[in-house]
Amino acid sequence: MPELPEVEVVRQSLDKNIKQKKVKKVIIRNRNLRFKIPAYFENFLKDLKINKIDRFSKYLILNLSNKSYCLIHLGMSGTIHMVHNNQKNQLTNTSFYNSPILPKKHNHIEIFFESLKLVYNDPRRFGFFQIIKNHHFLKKRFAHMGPEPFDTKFNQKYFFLSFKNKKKNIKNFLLDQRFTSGIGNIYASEILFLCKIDPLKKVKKLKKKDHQKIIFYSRKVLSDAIKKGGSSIRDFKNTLGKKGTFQNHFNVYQREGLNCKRSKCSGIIKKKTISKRSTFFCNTCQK
DNA sequence: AAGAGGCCCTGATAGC
DNA sequence: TGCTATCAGGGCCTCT
Repeated sequence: MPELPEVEVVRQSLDKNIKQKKVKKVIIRNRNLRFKIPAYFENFLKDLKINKIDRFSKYLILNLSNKSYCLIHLGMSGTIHMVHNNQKNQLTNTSFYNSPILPKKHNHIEIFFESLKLVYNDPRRFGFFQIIKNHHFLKKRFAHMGPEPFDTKFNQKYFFLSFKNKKKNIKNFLLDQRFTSGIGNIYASEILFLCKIDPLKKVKKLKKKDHQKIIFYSRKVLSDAIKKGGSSIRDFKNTLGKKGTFQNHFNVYQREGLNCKRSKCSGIIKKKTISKRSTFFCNTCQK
């Protein structure tokens, strides 16, 4: 599900609701995620304060009061639900446990704060929670990842050097987190549509003008999506269970067979599988 | 060494 | 209705 914009929407919500709050209790319902949640996890988090919530790429980074970090990745189907409780004796109040907004299955982790709890749900279990000891290991954790599109390092010179003599197509490049991090399958298609670039185009054939368009529209698509609360394709919801609306603004994604939205283009949106991922593009204006 | 492909997992949907 | 096959937004590992 979640690419950079969806993770940012979750971050903003966490920032509003759990910043500067102390973890009162942690319950693990199911330790099996991409990485098994270690036995020490609950006790480690207990009584730590969440200083702030950062995000890098598709990762949430909880900054903890003992200088460590809790990394959260939502994988394909992870969601974080927030349940408020204004009653006293929150930790034992039953309404706290049986909220109607919570999914019935696949609730893996519950983190309790004074007046609310977070519930991590993940049917496909591709997501994970990971404790990172200190800043040094955090840097190391992300060392292999390329700059986000918003980063000033994501510039024309970087494109020129990265694309030199490379045989790969631009769609796969945008999805390669070592080149740039945060773009996923939906936004890769949307970005290339706005650039009028064929997703199968080999990167070494791209001109300077193309580089600049990709930089511009990567930033535009991601920031527009954040403003719209992300995209809800299947089941992405923010922490309040609300859906994003950027899916209503897709130009190509899941629009196979429909007319190109560009006013002067008479093209049809096509779907093609590129490296096992579905890719949508206009057969006329993307060259 | 770059690039393609497999795999982790469950659930929704399509086709018979 | 009920079976099976296919596909899904990510990322990491292996193989060539």
